[in-house]
Amino acid sequence: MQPVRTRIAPSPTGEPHVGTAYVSLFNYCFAKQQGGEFILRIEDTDQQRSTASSEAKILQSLHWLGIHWDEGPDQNGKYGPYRQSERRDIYQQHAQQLIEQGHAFYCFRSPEELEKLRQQRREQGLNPGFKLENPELPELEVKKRLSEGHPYVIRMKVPEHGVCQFTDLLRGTVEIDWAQVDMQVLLKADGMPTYHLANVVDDHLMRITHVIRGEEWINSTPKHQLLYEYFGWELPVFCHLPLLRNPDKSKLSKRKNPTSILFYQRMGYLPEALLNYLGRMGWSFPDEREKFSLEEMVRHFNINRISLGGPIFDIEKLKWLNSVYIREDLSLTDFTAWLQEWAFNEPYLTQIAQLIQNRIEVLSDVTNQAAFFFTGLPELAPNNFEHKKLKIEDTGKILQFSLWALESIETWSKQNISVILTNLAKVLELKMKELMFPIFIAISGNAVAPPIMDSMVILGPEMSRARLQHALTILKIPSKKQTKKWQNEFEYLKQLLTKSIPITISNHTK
RNA sequence: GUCCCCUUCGUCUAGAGGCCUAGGACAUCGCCCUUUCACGGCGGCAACAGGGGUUCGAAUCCCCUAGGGGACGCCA
Repeated sequence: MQPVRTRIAPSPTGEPHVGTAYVSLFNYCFAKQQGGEFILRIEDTDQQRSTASSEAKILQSLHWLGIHWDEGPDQNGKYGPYRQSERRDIYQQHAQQLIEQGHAFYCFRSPEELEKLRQQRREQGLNPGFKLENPELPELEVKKRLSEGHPYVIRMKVPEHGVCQFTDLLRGTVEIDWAQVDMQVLLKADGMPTYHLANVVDDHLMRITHVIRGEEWINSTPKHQLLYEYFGWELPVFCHLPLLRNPDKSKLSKRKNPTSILFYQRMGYLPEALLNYLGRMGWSFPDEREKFSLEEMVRHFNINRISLGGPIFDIEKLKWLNSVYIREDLSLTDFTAWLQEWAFNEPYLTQIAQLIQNRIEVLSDVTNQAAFFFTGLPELAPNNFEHKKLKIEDTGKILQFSLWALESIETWSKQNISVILTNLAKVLELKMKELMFPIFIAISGNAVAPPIMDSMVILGPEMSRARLQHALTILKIPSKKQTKKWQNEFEYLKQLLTKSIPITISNHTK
């Protein structure tokens, strides 16, 4: 019997997501419960959006939570490298093999052509994914185009008729019509594999026995299973976990909720509490206890106890659980140490001291000036944002645009924040003073505070972004209509920004 | 639009045909403890989405409907 091996395969684009921690936790518990191994693999095949800083943050925050892996980019193992960008040749060879065996083909279609095909299929009431009866060019033509250096992708062939059946550990047999499955791109024009190829190849080469992942992958499982068959490999067990949800039941997203693990860290949640809370999402301890350690969860883990309804990530209950940990698990000494580490450490205090030294008369003024450095999200009401020159829509726009731009910033520095905000003022044709007002309130919650850009640097990216987002929530902005309306202006801002600082902005208004 | 998954209190969940008058936790409300607040204790409100079957018996099995979510990218 082979040893159980599971993995988490995050892509390093953006902030470390609680959903990643969630799926990691279940993979970890499943493997460890059976004396198996848990692997971390970085899926950085999207060269546009993957960043080293994001990867570092993911590793750091999972470790912070207490989830450790047996093999990974920072942990040698015999199936490495564990970063997909370093495995390019492997995927190319495998793609080539599929071509030779007639399971895949070269595709030279332009984005415009593909868009047209999608449109047609939609009009026919079909699933719009790429699918044609004869997708291949004649061999000679293919050779010609390849030798001429035309850009191409490699797509997999997929049966046109019949039904694909696969087994999900929790759901049993799932049936999907092959007609619904598109001819997935396996190798992109830049020579990098897509998720589907890289994932299957790596899971096999890394001896993954159980693929435990989010529910959003169910529909592409037929493709994965088919690839295993093409390669003649033994199938892993597939298991799809329910998706964490926002309070409105949509898939948990940073637009509606703080989703960065770093945010929860910055807010002062204890890692044990957060992990425990995630363990209560869709899973329950056999004796129904609410509080348990990772070690206890591992010992009593039974994957069949997972319930399939997507659980809402309820911050109120998380807070309660955290309070239990603070009360019951920390000695006074521990607790004091946590406080110090959290925000009463010398480096943090020094930064704040620097800002307020000239602004206070007696030491006790510190709270008037600097309390917001020690709060979570400030208490705000819509009327806090009233301003004689700014309409409510302007305020919303300022907050939303700065949030969008600030989200994509790679290095959190005063310099970069300043570039973003001055460009934003230009785009919105506002005086700097006017532009800063809503940001000031959102960040400090107060009209009296030290310089706001410096404050944002000290508060850090997670807390600053969370406060802007929080302000937008308070103001109930933006509506879908507004988001659409703002798109052009934001495109313009993007252009200005990409010229001046390193930034990776994805399409927010999609 | 096409397909897939899901459905127990507001929220997280227990429940594998009789133990269910559906249990626990968060939130909420009330009372007690208490110089305040918190903690703690006690209690209240509150759910099997609807309709058909199967069965002596259904929250539990099957079917339909409805609702929710997801997928449909050279993103993962």
